[in-house]
Amino acid sequence: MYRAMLDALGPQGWWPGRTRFEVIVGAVLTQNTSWANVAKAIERLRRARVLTPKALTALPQDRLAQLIRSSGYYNVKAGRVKRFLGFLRGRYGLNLSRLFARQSSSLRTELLAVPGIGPETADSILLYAGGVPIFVVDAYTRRILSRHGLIAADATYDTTQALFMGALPPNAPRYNEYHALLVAVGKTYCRPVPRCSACPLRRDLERHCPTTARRFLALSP
DNA sequence: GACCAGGCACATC
DNA sequence: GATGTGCATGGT
Repeated sequence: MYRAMLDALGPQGWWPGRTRFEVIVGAVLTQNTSWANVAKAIERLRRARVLTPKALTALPQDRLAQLIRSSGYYNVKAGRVKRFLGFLRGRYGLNLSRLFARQSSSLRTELLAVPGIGPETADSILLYAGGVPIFVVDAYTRRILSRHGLIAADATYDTTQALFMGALPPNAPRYNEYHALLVAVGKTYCRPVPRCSACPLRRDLERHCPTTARRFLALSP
């Protein structure tokens, strides 16, 4: 799959961030949000010259929220960025080099303990900001793998991650490119199952109208 | 106007 | 443990 995607689409050049800190902020802002909306927010932060740990720490949370408005959930996300900064200041003196000097497994545990940082955000930070060979799983990854019958439709994050990491040697550049390619393919070729307009609850076709769902999936590359 | 987007936390049963 | 819900903007 990796070779097929790379041959078809070429290298994706992820993560689209200039600094490690920018990658971390972007990882929070892109939670359940399209990157285009995040990019606008990042640009506003850059123009405001607050895209450093020290400057963002000094920025009031409501001001931060307004700057990242375009990325959606801005009050929630401003709080999450602030919680991360509180963690970074309290344990590492706002120093990212000190943060990433830690052993990666304990660092992952620490990141997951920060409210607002879940598995995907933690792993994105580790891989794309820290260069740690850990595979990032997202909605596209699961959708593509389940459509190919490689995982169950309700497979967990950890199960999906273990499938990749059990089959591939730990290689950060490869994990980086692989995940980026899955996202690129997913955006274009692996769309969500449409809602069932005939169903009064408008639930997932897969659950309520399995026959129609199978027909859709059969047409979905 | 509905749907979707590179999640996560929390309430409820 | 499973399921539902709030958070919110901007593009298609």
